[in-house]
Amino acid sequence: MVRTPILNVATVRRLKAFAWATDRQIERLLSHMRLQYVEKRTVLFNEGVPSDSLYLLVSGVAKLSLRSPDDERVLVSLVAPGELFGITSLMPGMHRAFRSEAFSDCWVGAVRPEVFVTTLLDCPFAEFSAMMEGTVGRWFALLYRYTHFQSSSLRQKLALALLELAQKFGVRDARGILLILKLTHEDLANLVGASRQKVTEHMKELERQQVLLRDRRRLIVHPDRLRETAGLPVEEK
Amino acid sequence: MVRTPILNVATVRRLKAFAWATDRQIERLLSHMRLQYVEKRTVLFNEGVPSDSLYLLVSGVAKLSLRSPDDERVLVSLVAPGELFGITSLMPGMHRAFRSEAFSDCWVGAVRPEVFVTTLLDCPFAEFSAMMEGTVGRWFALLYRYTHFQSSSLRQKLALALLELAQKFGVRDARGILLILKLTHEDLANLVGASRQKVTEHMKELERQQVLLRDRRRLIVHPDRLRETAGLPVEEK
DNA sequence: GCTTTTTTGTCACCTGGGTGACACATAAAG
DNA sequence: CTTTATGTGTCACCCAGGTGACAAAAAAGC
Repeated sequence: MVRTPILNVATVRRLKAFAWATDRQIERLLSHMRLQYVEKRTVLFNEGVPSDSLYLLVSGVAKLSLRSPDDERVLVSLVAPGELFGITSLMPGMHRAFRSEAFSDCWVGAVRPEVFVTTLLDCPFAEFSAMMEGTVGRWFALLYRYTHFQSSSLRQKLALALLELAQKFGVRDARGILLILKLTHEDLANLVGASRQKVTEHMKELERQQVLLRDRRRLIVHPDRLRETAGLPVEEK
Repeated sequence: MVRTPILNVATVRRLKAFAWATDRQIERLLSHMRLQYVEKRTVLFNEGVPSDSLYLLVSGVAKLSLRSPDDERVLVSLVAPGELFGITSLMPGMHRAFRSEAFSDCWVGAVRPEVFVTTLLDCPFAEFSAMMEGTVGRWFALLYRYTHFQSSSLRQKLALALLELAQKFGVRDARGILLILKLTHEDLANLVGASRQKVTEHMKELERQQVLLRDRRRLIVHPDRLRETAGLPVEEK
């Protein structure tokens, strides 16, 4: 077995975590933190599961990853000592966006997000949480899209982008979801990082496959089929 | 000229903005909000400038974009009515990550972030702000990297990823910045979404160009040269 | 309505990066 | 000190997607 590290105010300061907090706050926080040893390659949480803990990496390196459509693992980020991770737990009812596993042997501290917020901020968790969702929640959706872009084909990227647009700008329609936006192929190309020409080709193709249709310059999309061509599990978020 | 929209509690509710707030809070917030008309294509703020306002899109469509190394515009996101944007203003001293401009004619409400936070959360702005930075700040760095990946070559992506790693895991060394991590080329490949073989090739190439060097299985990088090969303005964040 | 400008559709051609394969080097494990 | 496993370096070959060019179709101006 490995020697358990001592986790006190001095250690936390050295890690440069919670730099803004007072000693009293940190002490109180630490008294609620469960310290655990995580062996290399062990999964701490998986993408998609409910998130009920916030983690502080005390030592070692942690890894955030996600499974891409074609079943490859995308390494999203490596977490350094002193960093907080598992931040989805700060937003109400949000599920884990990434899998987290130990990249090397790690010591990790876990706290309930309510304790974290009320200890460091003295404001009700529910309010803080709603605020987070209303402000940075959208950023999260963006990060989600971009991480999934990694290792997707142009067709999948297009589907992913159109899904996001449908959520934001879509209204229900007899034939599917109508996007109340006049987007040129060039706009779409800039959105997915591709050339206009290839976007045109793929859009034609998607029309042919009935994934979407066009009424003059308005798009009507079929979310389920889009999700399918994006390679997403049918039914999500 | 265009008719100024009425912005009251009912309108805000219809926009589904601040769903968690009380009527009183929204009223108070609105009394501090400057409503402005922004004509299509007008730039509201540019990337890199200090961020001192938070915006609510009341009507129209706004656009977030960034300039890539090779001077193309990457369309990061389209903002729908009811969404908040310009969220960097919630983190202390943070500069705008993206340019924002009107995608169509828009009505936009602007508030000072301090007013926003103290009105809706009743907690000092400085504390909230520090908390945001400590929690979602890292996510932001990720989003930054991924948006810049769009429209970068593999070599640029590698440089970008190594820069991020250097910030997190680097210690100063006589020859540059030493990464205290044993990373395989496969890890790097997963990080930038490329094949192991090509990563090997580019790493060799970067070594040859003295952008980095290897001491056994440890990397020593030269941040300025990395920044250069990443196509970033030399000196940033 | 007609004219001008902006989009769309489709080519043919080029290139960066993916794939598989295999030798070589370096670390772990015994 | 060997053996075995895990990384690294380098091929030759292929393909998705980029580029340029241009005609047809839609919009926007007038």
